[in-house]
Amino acid sequence: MRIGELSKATGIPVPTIKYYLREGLLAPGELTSPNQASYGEVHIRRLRLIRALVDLAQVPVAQVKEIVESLDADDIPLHDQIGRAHRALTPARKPTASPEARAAAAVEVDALLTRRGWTVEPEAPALATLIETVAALRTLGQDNLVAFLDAYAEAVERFTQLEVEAVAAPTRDQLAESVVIGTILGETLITSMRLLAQESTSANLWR
Amino acid sequence: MRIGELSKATGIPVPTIKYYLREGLLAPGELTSPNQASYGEVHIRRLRLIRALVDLAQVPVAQVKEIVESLDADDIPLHDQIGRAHRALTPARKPTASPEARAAAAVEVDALLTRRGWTVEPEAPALATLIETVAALRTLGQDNLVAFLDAYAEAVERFTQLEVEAVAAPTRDQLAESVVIGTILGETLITSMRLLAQESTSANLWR
DNA sequence: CGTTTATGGATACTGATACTATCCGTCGTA
DNA sequence: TACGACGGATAGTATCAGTATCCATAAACG
Repeated sequence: MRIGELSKATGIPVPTIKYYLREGLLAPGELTSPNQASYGEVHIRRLRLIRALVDLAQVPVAQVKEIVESLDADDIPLHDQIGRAHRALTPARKPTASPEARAAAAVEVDALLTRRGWTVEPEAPALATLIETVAALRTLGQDNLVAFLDAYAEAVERFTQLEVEAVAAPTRDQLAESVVIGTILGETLITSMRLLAQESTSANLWR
Repeated sequence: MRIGELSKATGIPVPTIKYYLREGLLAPGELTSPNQASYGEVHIRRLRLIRALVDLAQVPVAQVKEIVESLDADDIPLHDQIGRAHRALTPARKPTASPEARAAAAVEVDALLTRRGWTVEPEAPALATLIETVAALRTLGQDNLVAFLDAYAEAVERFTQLEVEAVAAPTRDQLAESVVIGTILGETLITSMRLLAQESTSANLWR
């Protein structure tokens, strides 16, 4: 398959495919001559993944690169592969909260993790985001929401349990891909469902 | 309070505040003379909200504008206010799936909504995203995840229920603000918690 | 009372991101 | 053997989220 056919097969313009190649999101095709390469099913598959992440899940291209790199690094433990993908998914956010608010939130979050028995490394980027969010909620006067942290955590555990049950991939490669897709598209799924459920509830309560 | 003090009170640089004023995210201060304005508590509060949405929840500035506009439009029903905010939160996504895949997913999602008894308008942007996501999951070969749609929906209902319980605001204005903050920061909360729960689970299973 | 600093308002510039477009020399096919 | 497609490189574009600069005026300080 040449690049034109790859483009037709995926609906992605040739210049965009070239861009993904340049950025290292897509492995180069096998060169059959100095200026002729051939692409296969793998490339179609990968492009579909890229598009889902970029268009649907709005993951920045640089992050998609890290994610596919972690997928291709099948020589490291699965847990580390997932860790790499997780790191790519949590953007570095400018600190919003005051140091005091953050410190208080950190204590609170720490207690939550202990209660739930979640063992995470202290440098996990998602941890910083959670702390920052709790601090922001308090600063914005939404203490009532913070009071439900444990209930939130319980519902979140349900998702994670579902996703573990859902991954039933035959090979190690496919397992990793399954987990990563589940993590990312699962979030889009949850977000859109949540909006719909809210709309329905809001219609019942306030209209 | 003048703009310099506002800047000091919030930690936001003066040029950035001016930018938010230009973009209409922040109401202008009361003019005491042709080139002197005074700002109050409302402005501090609003800036904190803007920063939480922009920095923490990564909502684009244009969308934040629509959200604060919907908050200020307290002359329309609460349900419509929330609808406006919801619309601002669902970015227009380029269609990813093939027409056939989308049509199949649409049927599936429709059945789900009926089963759950969710009543949403057919033009809800989140609906399109959900359909697109289901189609993408199928195209990417993640049918096993799609099989858990109902379980996902159930867990999502749990969140919505929590959030309804959590909003206990005295006034109509504060109710709207509470719902909007809950919707947006609640998502950041869920996302970061989910990542942490996954990391913990992944450590237990695969390390 | 004069000088320095801050302010509101307008306009211009910047850096990052995600593509698009163009060019060039080569290659495969008709 | 002509002609469009290709690989590879470089340059250009649009959008976004601020920053920076300028101006005339107002406030604060000595």
